[in-house]
Amino acid sequence: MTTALSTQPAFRRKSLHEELTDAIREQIVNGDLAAGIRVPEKDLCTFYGVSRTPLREALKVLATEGLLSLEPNRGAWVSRITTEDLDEVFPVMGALEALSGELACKHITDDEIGRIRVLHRQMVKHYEKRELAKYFEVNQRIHEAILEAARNETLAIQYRSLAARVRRARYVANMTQDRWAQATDEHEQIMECLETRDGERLSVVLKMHLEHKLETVRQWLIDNQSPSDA
Amino acid sequence: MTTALSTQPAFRRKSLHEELTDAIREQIVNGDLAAGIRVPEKDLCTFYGVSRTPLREALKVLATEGLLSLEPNRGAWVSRITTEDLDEVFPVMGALEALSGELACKHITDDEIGRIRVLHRQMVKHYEKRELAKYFEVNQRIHEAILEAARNETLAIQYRSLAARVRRARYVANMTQDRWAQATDEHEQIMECLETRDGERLSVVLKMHLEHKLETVRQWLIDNQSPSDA
DNA sequence: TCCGCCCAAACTGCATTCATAATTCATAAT
DNA sequence: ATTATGAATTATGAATGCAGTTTGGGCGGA
Repeated sequence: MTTALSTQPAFRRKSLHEELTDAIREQIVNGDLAAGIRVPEKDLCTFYGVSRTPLREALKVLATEGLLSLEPNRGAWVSRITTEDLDEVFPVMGALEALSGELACKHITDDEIGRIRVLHRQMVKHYEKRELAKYFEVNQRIHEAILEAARNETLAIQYRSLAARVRRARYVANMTQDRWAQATDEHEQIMECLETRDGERLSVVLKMHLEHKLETVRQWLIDNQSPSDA
Repeated sequence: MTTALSTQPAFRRKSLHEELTDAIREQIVNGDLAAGIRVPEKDLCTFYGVSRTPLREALKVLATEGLLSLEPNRGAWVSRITTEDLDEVFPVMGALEALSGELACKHITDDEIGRIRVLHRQMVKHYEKRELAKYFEVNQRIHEAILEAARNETLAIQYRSLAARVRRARYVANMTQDRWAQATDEHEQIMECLETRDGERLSVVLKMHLEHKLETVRQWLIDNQSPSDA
């Protein structure tokens, strides 16, 4: 068969439940839906203007991702983050991020390193200007770029799933000056490892980086968790 | 409130979609539903005697677990395992299992070590009698016991999810005598590490153990993948 | 005032129904 | 004979309806 059209990479439009999954996930991760609150199906239905069927499918998916908890006949809650959760999730993220560093050093191209270097410089500028939100955003893009360089989609999916669960806490955790300086320094080391393609060292640095981040977030959670919402 | 009964761990009966999820997952993992085949909703509905609504919810969950792939308006397929998949999944499992070894050595009790040792002896006997199926079963229970000893439910869930995806291949991959001997020897080392609580070494051994297993499964897949089902 | 009971309202679980897209098969044209 | 076209069939996407469970409030009794 020969036509005027070459083969397209098969663009498939998302189905409704998938769009809902993404939208609600977004709402949870960025805090629109606060941790711990009940999520009645009807409310979301009217909000999105859809029926319950695709919505319920989305809820099931988000529950397996750990962002919601479902109880039979009792509905859905936005999962609450406890310090116990953090203590569980961060080590796993550490293991995955260490692996991503190792693999990234094997596969990363000079071009990719260059782009990450650009991001890194941006991030340092945001640090110097104490622009926390922008710092976080670029920070996340750097980690995402390393994840992509690892060339392992399974790893990326697993990591992102865990990251989403703790992101709510990570965002808001405003760091002390010391901690911020330390984090920026660690990122300097991350850049060095990438440029020398020292995977072994990078995995160690990333693991430690996350351990420190855990401490920051952990402290924030202890300080800010109102005693009432247990 | 004080009654004669102490609080139970919240005895909730499963809802239909959850039971379906478990049942179909089982069907996929043990090969009842072969990799690559289409899974029409109607067929499963008549098989389980349920309507499409809860079934579809189950399919969505299994898709996020990676056991099914869904295409909008085109239905569900049992995910096919490729060598590329294995090359992605095994390193991630390796990282997770290494972590589980590390954590297990920190938290494991003497009692638990004793029980794993019993399992280990059973496994060695099955090896000596060349009882592959029984060997695999006990093998899996050992790894599961280590995972439990790690005291990290998030880690366990992630690991099991990945393990389920490749289990189909792992089961059938019959090992060479050499490979089998090597695996048994590695398990001997695993026992040593647990008994001495040498988490650092255990994580290395487990990672290597999985790397070797990848080679076995990989080879099997190459040999047995009919060229037609691409 | 406090506790338990009962009933109504609200919500979830599941089945059914309608709508729409994909597939199949027969037919026609080259 | 092969390919393309179009109608019929089948499967999936989404909305609606009904049954069963949970929740919350009012009422009566201790």
